[in-house]
Amino acid sequence: MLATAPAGKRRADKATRSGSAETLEFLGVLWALDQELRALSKRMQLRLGVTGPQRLALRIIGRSEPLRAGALASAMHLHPSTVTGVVMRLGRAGLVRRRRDPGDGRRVLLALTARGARIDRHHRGTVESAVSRMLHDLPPGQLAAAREVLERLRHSVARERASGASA
Amino acid sequence: MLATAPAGKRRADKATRSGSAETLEFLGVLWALDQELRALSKRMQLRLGVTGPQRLALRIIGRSEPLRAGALASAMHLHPSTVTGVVMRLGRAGLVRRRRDPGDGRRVLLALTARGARIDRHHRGTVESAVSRMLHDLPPGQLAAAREVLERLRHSVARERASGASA
DNA sequence: CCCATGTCAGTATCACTGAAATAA
DNA sequence: CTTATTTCAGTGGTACTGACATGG
Repeated sequence: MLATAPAGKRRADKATRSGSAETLEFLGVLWALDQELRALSKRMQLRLGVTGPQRLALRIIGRSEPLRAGALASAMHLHPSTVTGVVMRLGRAGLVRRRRDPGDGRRVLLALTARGARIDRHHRGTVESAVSRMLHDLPPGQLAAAREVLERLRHSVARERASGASA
Repeated sequence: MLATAPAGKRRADKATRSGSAETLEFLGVLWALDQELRALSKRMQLRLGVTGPQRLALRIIGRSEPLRAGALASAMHLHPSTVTGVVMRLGRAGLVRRRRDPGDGRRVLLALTARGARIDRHHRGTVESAVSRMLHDLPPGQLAAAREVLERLRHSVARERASGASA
């Protein structure tokens, strides 16, 4: 596009880089997705008793039980203190059991209770279910592309964040 | 799919529908993206004085000034009471001006102040900038596909939320 | 009186920073 | 004493529900 006269408008150069309508629309969709995720998360809390992040925590714990609190924080890309709160709520709900590591008293080991394991297996009405359905509705061969889009987006946002730190 | 021989495992049938490793990985990336968005939003607040949602509000208001509060809520897919809070913070920061609609006293019209307009134009270090960069780094022709992935995802999450309401 | 628009009060989760407790 | 791990206290933004005030 604009191959013949690429520099037709000087300001188009700048606009294309940061202010195009495409970008703005994409931005809108991105925040809308974010909003939908939160909304579904809230509904999950009403119907399942756990939010989206909470269920993700259950899922990760269930995968490699018992799991250290720090490992969970790292897997969820969260600050340890944030995980403390999430686990506290899950513990209060009787979904996660906490015990100190016998070998290293500083550490805390997390494991699912029976009820926690049940929710781990319960997919109806979850974000995971939505993702699963979306992946199945995707034209064949598009799965890798879909994932790459999300990864690129995440990487780009992460880069923007890091660049701000130094500059 | 899986017609020839890939269906080596029977349990793959159920797993594919709701518990496959692919889905779980995708879910992880999705929440990671969500987390990055929040993190960048927080950094924006430190460097620009506005969060991600707040800047999106500025952007939308700047697009069609003056804008009713309800229209902003609708454009951002938020509850009116949520917008009240966002606009209150923007107003307190001197970025948005509020006045009652002369023609209809129930309505509130929003407009940018000079400082608000400056932030509207300032893209460095924003989510928009990250999105813009990502779109530009995308292989040509992938833009539409990228957008469709996000739309599909949003639609699927929205559908899951709605289905929960009735069932 | 009824409906629309917006705000306010109350609630909850998420997520951070910084400080403290505990154990290696 | 130093380091690692986790928790606690405090802060702030997002976003809802439900109640309310105000205006058409």
